[in-house]
Amino acid sequence: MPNTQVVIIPPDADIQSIIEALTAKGRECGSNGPNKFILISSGGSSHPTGSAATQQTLQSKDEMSTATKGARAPDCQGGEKNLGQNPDKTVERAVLWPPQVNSMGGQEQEGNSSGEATSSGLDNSLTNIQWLGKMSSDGLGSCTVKQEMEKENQTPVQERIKTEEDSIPATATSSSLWQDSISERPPYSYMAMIQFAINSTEKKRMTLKDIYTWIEDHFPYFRYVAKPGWKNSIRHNLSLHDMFVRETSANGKISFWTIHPDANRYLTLDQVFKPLDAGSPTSPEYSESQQKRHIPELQKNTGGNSSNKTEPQNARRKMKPLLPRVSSYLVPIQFPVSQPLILQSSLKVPQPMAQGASLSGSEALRSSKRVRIAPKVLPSTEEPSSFLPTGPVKEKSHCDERLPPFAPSQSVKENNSQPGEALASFPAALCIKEEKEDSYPDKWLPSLPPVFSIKEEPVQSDEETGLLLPVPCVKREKHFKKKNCLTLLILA
Amino acid sequence: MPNTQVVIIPPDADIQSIIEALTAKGRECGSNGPNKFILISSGGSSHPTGSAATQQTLQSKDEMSTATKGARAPDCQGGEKNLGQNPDKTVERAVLWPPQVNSMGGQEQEGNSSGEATSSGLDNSLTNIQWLGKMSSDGLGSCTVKQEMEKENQTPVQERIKTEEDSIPATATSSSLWQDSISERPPYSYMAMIQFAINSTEKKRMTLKDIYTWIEDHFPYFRYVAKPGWKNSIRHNLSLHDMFVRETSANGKISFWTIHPDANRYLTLDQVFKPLDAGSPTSPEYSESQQKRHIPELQKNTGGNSSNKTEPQNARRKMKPLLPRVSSYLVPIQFPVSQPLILQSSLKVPQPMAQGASLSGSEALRSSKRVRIAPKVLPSTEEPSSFLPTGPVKEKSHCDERLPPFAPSQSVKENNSQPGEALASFPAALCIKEEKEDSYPDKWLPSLPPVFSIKEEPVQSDEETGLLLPVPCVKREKHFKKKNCLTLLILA
DNA sequence: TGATTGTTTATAAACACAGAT
DNA sequence: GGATCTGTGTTTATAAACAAT
Ligand SMILES: [Mg+2]
Ligand SMILES: [Mg+2]
Repeated sequence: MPNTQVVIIPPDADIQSIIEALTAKGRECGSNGPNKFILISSGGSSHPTGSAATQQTLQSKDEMSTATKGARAPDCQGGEKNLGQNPDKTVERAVLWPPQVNSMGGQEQEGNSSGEATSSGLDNSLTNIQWLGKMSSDGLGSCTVKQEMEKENQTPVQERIKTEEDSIPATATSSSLWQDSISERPPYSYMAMIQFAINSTEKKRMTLKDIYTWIEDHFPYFRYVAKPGWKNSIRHNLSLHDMFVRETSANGKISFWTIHPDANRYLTLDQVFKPLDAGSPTSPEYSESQQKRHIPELQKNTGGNSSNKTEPQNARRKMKPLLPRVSSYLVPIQFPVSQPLILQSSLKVPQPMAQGASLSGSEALRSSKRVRIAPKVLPSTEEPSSFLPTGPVKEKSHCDERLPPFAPSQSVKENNSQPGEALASFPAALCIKEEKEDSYPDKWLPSLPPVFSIKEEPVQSDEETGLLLPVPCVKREKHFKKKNCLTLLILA
Repeated sequence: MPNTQVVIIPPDADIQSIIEALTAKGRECGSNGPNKFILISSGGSSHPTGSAATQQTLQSKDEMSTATKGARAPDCQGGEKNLGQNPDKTVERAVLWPPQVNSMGGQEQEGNSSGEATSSGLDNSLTNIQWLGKMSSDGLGSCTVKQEMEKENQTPVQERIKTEEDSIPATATSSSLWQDSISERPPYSYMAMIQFAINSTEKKRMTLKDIYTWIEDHFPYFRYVAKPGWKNSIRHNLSLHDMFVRETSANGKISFWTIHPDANRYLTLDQVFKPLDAGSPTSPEYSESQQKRHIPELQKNTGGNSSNKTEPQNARRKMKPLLPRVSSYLVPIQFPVSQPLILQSSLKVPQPMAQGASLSGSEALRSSKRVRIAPKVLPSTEEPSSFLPTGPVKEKSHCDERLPPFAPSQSVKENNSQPGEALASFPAALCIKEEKEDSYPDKWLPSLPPVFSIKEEPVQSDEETGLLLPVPCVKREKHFKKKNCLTLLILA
């Protein structure tokens, strides 16, 4: 179906605004844009109805066969006990209208291929794309949605309509908001999203296919606009990072990806949202220190510096500038599962809080359609340890290296912007430490809280007759590379 | 100087063959090729003479300033004590004519920026580009040499003459041999080359700049034809791999890159050469099992498979197919420094031993000008451990995890080609083990032999008043990710 | 045989940071 | 002394080549 676009809307969406948005989009995209729209009302009962079915009409045969075969096929409750303590099973999987914020309370229940139960605790309450509210509104371009699937890494030079960074600097009309949910790439790294996915399940493990599906469900950008290579990147991240450990069911038939307990902060998508009641001065706007990140093209042409003959200006860059590094909303806070409910996770999401808020207009337009690189270590910091008074300290600091077992710790990328900004938004921010490669705590946060303990081997696995083995044989002595980042310790 | 190419020749090169080669090249490249040649005679005294000076004329101003400032500037013996036990200081730094094999015996003495002494032991005797003899002769394309320097990662879309993989399948004339030394990318990964570089020094440490220089000296491909981004890749590898540890001199002024002792196999360039006297049946040709690696383009168009609509055939790939994985010449054998001279390192190099020897002609042409990806783990296998009878074993194997401290061990990429091939070439190959993530020996090969011990702190450092600190504070308990590879243990 | 999954290498890029200019 | 540039270091993203299943 060429020129067709699927728009998923929440049931309570204002129909008038939808019409207006579609009209505006029509003007914006011109004759090249889609002229047929499939409107899907999200919400409702479990997932394989409506939206899922219609989504498949948009997927290529390639992708469809995959989906039908595995993850997205039938209701997939097969053998699932659903150990979740919350009986309320209001499922809301579909993409919400961007400005909307679902009112929480519902648990998510993915129809995953392996029949694994998703965690129904409080670390899993943020189901949908609320992160969009914090995205910049510079999402011009990117008119339509993925329409053909290439062979994964097959150089999708096709007529992927995603307008490239060629003829973009148009007028950033306000109409682009409605489609941000699919056109806007989420500000999280693959590593972060994988953690979100895995930690959304009860047993903190997930098959590759389910990771794909979870990410597509929560970040429709990947389902609709990203190039198929994003799955390659997922696999690459799983293999590359030590924190992701593959375990195999006893019969060796299913591979689950887990997060090494020493590295797992139990990051979940909703944790990246700061509660508004924290009374922090850090809400929407960003300081100039974060805007100083310069667009490389501008920077290069500034001084007539030497040795840059013939300025290859045709360079088609693909990367967007990084998001502001330490902006607190990018910092998922880990609340140890052992002390839940410290703050109701992600109730009121700070509304617009556009990422490029204080960027100059030209800059915002400039960086429009490159692939954003998610901020550095931010969510996963595989080995935070020890800590240190305040501010970015340069050399190693004489600090004890053993943390109180489950003190909520948070890693923040170090930069020279007000450390107080990030700190102020949390109950009791204690120390920041630049964790270079010093402080080699052999086992950081030695073991995991019994709650949600990952390797509860005695607990008979529901669908697979339990008894998982880490693909090799996890000796549980893994050491994780320390990253250059600040660790923000919240002790209260 | 457009249309100019530097050709470095050994002093004993046959002038007649040079003329013929240049003439043949002229025919091969046509009017697009270089029409001016700078012939540089290599060899001779220490390095900043002749070749180095002329090399600079080829470098851009940008690069020149750098070079002049640091590494390649004056003789740079500043403060160097030259602790090498071998008084013979015959320096041979320049590139040799490809088929030539220097007759060993000379030690290399880099004019490195930090004034570090290069190792003059036997693990450093292979100075130049003897690896070329084992490269495939499919190096068509790549007519000329780097002529302008971009800003490192500045998308060198310039008129870098390196003929791309567009109009290549010409006749693989035999004339390309003469320039292989610079046009042919070495078959080693960046990780391997970095190890070669670092291990070529006496103290097993090297500054970044010296690593650049060492690689350029020994693999002129990087000096002359590689895109400037190769230095980015070097830095990327240094950071990425845990085995590379940065240490800082006491005053904090100089950063040295070292190899973590638990991971260092003391690989050197000459070790990748198998002595011919080992009486192995593995010499030049490869079994068909290694040729089965298919060219992707061919593979894609074979079966009229489904779901591949609109075949984006314009895909400009940049990667060459991998080299044969376990071909023994790619497997640098580590000979523990404590038992040197087990075999005279790299005397007679197996001459042609073209990598693509048994490839069909069309295939060899096809894969001509993409960037070759070096075989997987091969040289560095950051944590080999335990072992196992023979052949590729699937699941974990009950094997003891502690190795005899300095038994020469070698990691080989596991594949299903005759394990005996690689084994036969070594004195007593004992066991092969697929080292998945099992067998987590806390400290594999616990400490290092006193000989060439890296952290001889009491030994007053020559130029820097010694006392190095690993940039953070190395606790020496690093664990290295085990790769999926076979460990070949040579116990004899 | 073909697709999926997993591992590893290569390359580009964004950015932090320190020292030099 | 401050702004700027450059080299170095770290991290993320993407493509690719394979291997194994
Ligand atoms: Mg992993
Ligand atoms: Mg490193």
